[in-house]
Amino acid sequence: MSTLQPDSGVTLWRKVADSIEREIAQGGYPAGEKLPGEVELATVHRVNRHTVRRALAALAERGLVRAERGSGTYVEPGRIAYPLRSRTRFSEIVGAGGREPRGQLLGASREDATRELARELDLPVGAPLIRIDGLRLADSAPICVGSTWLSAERFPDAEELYRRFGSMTKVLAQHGIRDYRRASTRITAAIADAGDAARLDLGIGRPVLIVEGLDVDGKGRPLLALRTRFAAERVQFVVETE
Amino acid sequence: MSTLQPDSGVTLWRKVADSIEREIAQGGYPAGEKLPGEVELATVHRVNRHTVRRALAALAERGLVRAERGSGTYVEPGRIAYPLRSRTRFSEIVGAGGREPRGQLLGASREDATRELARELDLPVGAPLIRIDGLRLADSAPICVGSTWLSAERFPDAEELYRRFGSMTKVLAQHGIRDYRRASTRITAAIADAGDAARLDLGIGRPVLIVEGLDVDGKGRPLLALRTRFAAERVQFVVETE
DNA sequence: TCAAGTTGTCTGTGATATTAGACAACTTCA
DNA sequence: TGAAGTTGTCTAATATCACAGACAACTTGA
Repeated sequence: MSTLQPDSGVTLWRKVADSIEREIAQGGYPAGEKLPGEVELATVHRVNRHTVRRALAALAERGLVRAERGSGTYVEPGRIAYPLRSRTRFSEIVGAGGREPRGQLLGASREDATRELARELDLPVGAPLIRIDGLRLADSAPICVGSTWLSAERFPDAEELYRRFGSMTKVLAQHGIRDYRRASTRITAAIADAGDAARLDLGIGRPVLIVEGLDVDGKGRPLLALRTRFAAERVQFVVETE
Repeated sequence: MSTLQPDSGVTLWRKVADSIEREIAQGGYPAGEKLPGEVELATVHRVNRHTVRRALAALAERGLVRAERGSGTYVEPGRIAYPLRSRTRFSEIVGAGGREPRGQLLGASREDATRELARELDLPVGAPLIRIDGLRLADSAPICVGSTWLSAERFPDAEELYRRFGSMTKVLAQHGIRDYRRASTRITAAIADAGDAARLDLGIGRPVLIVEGLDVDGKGRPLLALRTRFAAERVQFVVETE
């Protein structure tokens, strides 16, 4: 008889990875927490340190943990579930996850409408626009960086208002626009370039989600055009199909 | 960068085994059906024949399939879920699974009560007993073989009645006992000996489940003592704890 | 009886998994 | 600044996985 112990058919490192993932999921190591060192994990799981490293590499690949040389391996916060509905605001989404939403103005400038922006905003090509660049964070983790364009003629004080209130919703409210919604959202992905990497605190080569959105008022007239780049490892878009 | 393709950590043969098991579970191959040959399975799964063999060996180890040299590999019928309650009858259990329950009388004899049987049946040591040996099948698959002892003084015509009706329930009914139940069930396991192997159509060395049971009447008085050996690969006891 | 088709077993080869040890590179903290 | 602790990288040896080919042993059906 062959009598071979019927191996589970799962490699050892995978078992270790699953075990660690289970511990994280059960709250054994909260987000941001440092995992035990590789040597300790190896002894605990009765396995070679290299096998632990393979397991951690797999978890890191999926964004569950992050290794910091010389310091330790840390549990990453779970990805923010980012529902793509017509009326969800960044602050609501992040707040719903029990995290503190923050915004940071990176800069503002005046630009003339390119053909594409003009088409989106239903303005003539070359129309004056205000461009506002901002960074958004959940607690201290950068989530996305992006630009918003709006008509300089209709909202001449947009930059000043945004600096004052730190919220595009309030900028529009100052102009009597109480309701606006997302009309269209297009999503693609790319690899973080040096700029993304710096502002989103990402490694170069990590994926970013690119969102092109258009917000409109209650009557469907275009208000804002957006180009936003999300750190893919910190966010997960949820599309609700009906 | 290491850039190692993040392997799933599951061996190829295990993936193939899971795939075949899924097909069986989804009814692609009904019980008793012959699977495609190893060569065909290998080409279908784009894998070496030896890898398929490893997968089939794992499934055979779990009793899902059975390989017959020179002929093919066949899907084993799923194990009968055999609930251990106080009032379940073999025929009901098998019938509930959509299979045809059958019984076969192997023999009957008179014995004197051993100390153990006497204690169970609440009779004096050496009291005359009738022993009935029977084989039970689901469709044509032997499920269990066992002996039943009952008092020869109380049920002198038990053998004749059992031959006539083929059912212990009806033997008791002829004596006015309309209700009886299982008072205790003890379970252990052993390896099939030559006798088991022959009568249960098992390979020698395969496991058998050994059940020692005592049936009592409505007032708790012992009626039957049973020793039954089940083909473990065809049955699965279900104990309902409350 | 024979041929075709099947599973069982053997040998061999290359890739991967796992272990082991050593050292480099880096962070943290006293 | 230095020591301790951490992750990153390298070499090496062994075991298992997966592939490949050949043949034996057996069943089935003409």
